[in-house]
Amino acid sequence: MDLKRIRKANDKPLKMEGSYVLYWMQAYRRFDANFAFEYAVHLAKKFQKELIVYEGLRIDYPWSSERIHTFILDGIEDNQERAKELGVNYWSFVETKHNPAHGILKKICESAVCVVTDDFPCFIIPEQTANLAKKVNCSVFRVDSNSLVPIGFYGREASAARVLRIWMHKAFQKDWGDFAKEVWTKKDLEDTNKNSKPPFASGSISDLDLSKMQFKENVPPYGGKKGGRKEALRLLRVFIQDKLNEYLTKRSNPDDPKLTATSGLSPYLHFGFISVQEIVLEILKAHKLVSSIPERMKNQKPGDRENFLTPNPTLNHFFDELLTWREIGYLFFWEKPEFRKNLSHLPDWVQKNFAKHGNDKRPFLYTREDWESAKTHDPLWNAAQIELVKTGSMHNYMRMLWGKKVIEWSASYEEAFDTLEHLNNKYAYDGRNPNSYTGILWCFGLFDRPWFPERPVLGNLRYMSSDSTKKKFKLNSYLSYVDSLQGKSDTLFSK
DNA sequence: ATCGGCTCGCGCAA
DNA sequence: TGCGCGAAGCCGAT
Repeated sequence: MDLKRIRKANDKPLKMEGSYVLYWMQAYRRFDANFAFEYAVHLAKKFQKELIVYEGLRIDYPWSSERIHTFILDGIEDNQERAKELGVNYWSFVETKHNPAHGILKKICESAVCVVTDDFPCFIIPEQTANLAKKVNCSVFRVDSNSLVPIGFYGREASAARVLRIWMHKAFQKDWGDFAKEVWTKKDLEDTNKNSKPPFASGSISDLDLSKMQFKENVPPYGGKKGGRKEALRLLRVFIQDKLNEYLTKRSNPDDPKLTATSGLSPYLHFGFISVQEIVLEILKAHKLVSSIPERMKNQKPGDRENFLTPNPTLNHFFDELLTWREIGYLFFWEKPEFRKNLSHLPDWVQKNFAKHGNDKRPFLYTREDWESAKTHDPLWNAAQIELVKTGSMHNYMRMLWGKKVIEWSASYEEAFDTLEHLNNKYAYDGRNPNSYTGILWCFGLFDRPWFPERPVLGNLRYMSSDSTKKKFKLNSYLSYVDSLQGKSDTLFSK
């Protein structure tokens, strides 16, 4: 493992009288292909201590809902099963009204030699890790399982995708193959489990009554959506077999949602049910290309997106999305997770536009309630919003249009950002992720460039309109798909 | 259907 | 110092 993957979260010593090494599974909710788990195993063996894996789920995280909760719980069930197979001493804790989470993690840490956790630059994770690192009196390590290249390798922010693409290609030329252990076996983990009992009680997941939980938001799960690692691996197989070959042509077209050739893996990556490494390697295996990479990379011009990694442009295009475009968000927030909170870190040319156009008259003005209940004048915007609310996903082309219009039709840029953050984090399965934020910020010009002509509100930021979208795509099947979602009886829009 | 021009700032070659 | 070029667009000309 590249040591750049490990960052200390405090300067406290190892507590050698402790009885176990603790892996606090916060972001990457899996055992296989997980550098943090791997590092924790390594330390446990090195110190001849027990290994404990703790995965907790509280009720009070921001935008908490039954939708997000069930998705994570599916993952915990898969992890319980996998831990049993591997003989890992895995403690999962699901908070309920009568069994509060407060103080449990700290208590677990009291007997730890050290804590290993996931290094994830978004949502509550940086803050939670820093708080724990302050409170406990042992070392806390953060380990980066975010992507193939350690994010810390880059050392500075990339101003544009084309910059990061070159750096990443160079990294692969130098160091292809820094992979986390793909599949653990029981034998690998021998002697790491002394069956210590957790200092808390946690009931069985099947006994939970989610309808009685006090979530922050009232958002039901989407029927067609299952969480967890098994489902992630199944979707990957389906994608490789049935969709990947058409990725180039059928990705951005919202014509027929059933035929859209996207992987749908984004939420599974977000919760760590599957890793980027596994996706890349499984695709390469399916195309018998695994061993060709190091030799091929030697002859690549760094930054050549078309010819990157494989001789197949469709695969290369998908890899560019999965690697360059995913990683640029993780890098953007890496040292400064707080950059996600507002618009003040956008480039100068954007700031100039906003200074000039901030007081422009908005052609329409909507309130948070209008947005949320899809009550604008624009049927296409409403459809995109309904898709998000009902299914927890939004077509990737519609997502851009959706964001651009909220900017144009809100009283201020800041209000637009807050609306988009709220809607995305509340409803989307893949919200609360670095890429969700860069996706929103792209609508505000991040990683984009100016586009003429200058218009009200947006200035010379890239402009998008529903009329153009209708000309570009046949949207009948998209609109009827969204219609069919609305037909299903539930109470989301009737308050 | 396809094309060029619209604008800015970066990396890199010179 | 200058050149080339870039996630997804738009518009008007051909």
